[in-house]
Amino acid sequence: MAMELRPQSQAWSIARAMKRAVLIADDHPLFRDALKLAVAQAVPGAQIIEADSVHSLFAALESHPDPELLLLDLNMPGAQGFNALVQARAHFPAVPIVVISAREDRHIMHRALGHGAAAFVPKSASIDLIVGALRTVLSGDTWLPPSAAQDASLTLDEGEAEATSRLAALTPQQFRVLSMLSAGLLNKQIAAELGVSEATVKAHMSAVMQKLGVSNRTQAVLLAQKLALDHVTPDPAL
Amino acid sequence: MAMELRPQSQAWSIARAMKRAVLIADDHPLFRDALKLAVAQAVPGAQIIEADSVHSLFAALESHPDPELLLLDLNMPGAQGFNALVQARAHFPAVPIVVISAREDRHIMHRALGHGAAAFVPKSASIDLIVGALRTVLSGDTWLPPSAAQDASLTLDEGEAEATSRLAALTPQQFRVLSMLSAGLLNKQIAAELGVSEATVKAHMSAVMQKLGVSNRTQAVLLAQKLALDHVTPDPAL
DNA sequence: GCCGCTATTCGACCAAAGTCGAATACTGGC
DNA sequence: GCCAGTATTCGACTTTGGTCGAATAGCGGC
Repeated sequence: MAMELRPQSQAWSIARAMKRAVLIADDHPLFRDALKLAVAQAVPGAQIIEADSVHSLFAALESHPDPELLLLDLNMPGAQGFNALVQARAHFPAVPIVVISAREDRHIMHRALGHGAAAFVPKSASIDLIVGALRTVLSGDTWLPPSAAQDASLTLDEGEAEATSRLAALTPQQFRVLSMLSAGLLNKQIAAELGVSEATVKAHMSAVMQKLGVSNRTQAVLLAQKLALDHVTPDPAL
Repeated sequence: MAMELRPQSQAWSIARAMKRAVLIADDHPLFRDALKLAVAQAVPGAQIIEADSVHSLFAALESHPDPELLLLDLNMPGAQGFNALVQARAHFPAVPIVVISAREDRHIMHRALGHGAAAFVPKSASIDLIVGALRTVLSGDTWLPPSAAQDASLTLDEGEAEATSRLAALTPQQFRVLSMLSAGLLNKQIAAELGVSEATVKAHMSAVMQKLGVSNRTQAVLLAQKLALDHVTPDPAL
């Protein structure tokens, strides 16, 4: 594939033929701006692509399938819990993902790493801290805030790990269908939203249920809920 | 408004004349025994009634509708989250409920009190501590372990409070139907379990959905999940 | 007792969900 | 180029879900 390089996109790094992209997915414009500053420092000259919803995030990933980094807010329109993270990891395993969230509990951070995030950055973090995190991730390591020591208890509980691996098997369209189902929509409404026939939605629904190992939509939402930010954990046995 | 005062002290003293009951609901027989010791100390001569599931708990409440105290484990067969607590409070508002759980996070404790519990006792507590908690509750106060100061932030988040008041309006049978729905069962299976026709289950389901303000079973499940032990909270706005 | 209220039950009817088989299109591997 | 596998789409048919109207039973108030 021959490349015609636009002179304008000529980077100072000759070794890197194309300018690499960094995706920032956050529904808060102001916060995206702040993140852009951090990215500019950590990855000089990066092409920054923005998304403000799960939908636009995956659209961006389609057109730029191999970004250098993805900064992902856990709480965007269309996202429930670790849903988008799991899906992104499943379809773009090569992309390191830095999870951004206003939540700061250690449990959430460890679950994020358990779901394949390369780092977890609280929204309260300083620019310098974020830059440090991005650089650490770009060098191939994982990163957590100093407050949350990167201890051993990184294992997800059994039900959540199970749910994750099953959800990772969904195709993009199936994933969208499940997301809308988890919002309580009817097949008819999902069909209208996606611009396809109701029969198609039903076919996707059948595929989703089969991949999740359940037999009706109620059980499907129950399983999807296990990836919610706070999920149902059984009372630990005494 | 004009008062027809029902002299509560009188009712109380009359009731005191008979042996009062204390209900212990926990699916762990050994732990029930330990709780019995505590109850015997805090309420000498109390008649102790045991339940090992949500179903048997409400059966016991039917036959002893006015116990002096209810000790309720959050994690019994048939219970999901604060479900049983909310239902018990709604139908037997006069009964003070002491919630028992292996979970110890402050958040859970405050949510329990927010749902109308009189006290929250961690399973790790000593007998003496439990006895103290029971006595405090019997004197009309609420109680939390010393580790979780009884601070002001007792308010449930909006969605959960809404869900609670709606769930409190359900009749016992409707509550059972919703519980089984939340376990992913079909109407047909629920009907078999309850020993009624499928048409009856559908009628209950319609009533449940109307009371919850939703239009299909998927949304009903989603709403019921808000009372899960760990529930989905929106990322706090920055 | 009598009345109104609610909980529970059910059958018949219409709407939504789910299954099956199949067509089209795209992507890698040979 | 050709083939195999998969993603996406759809229509026809069966099963499940949900509404409506209605009957029965129990409970508390007057």
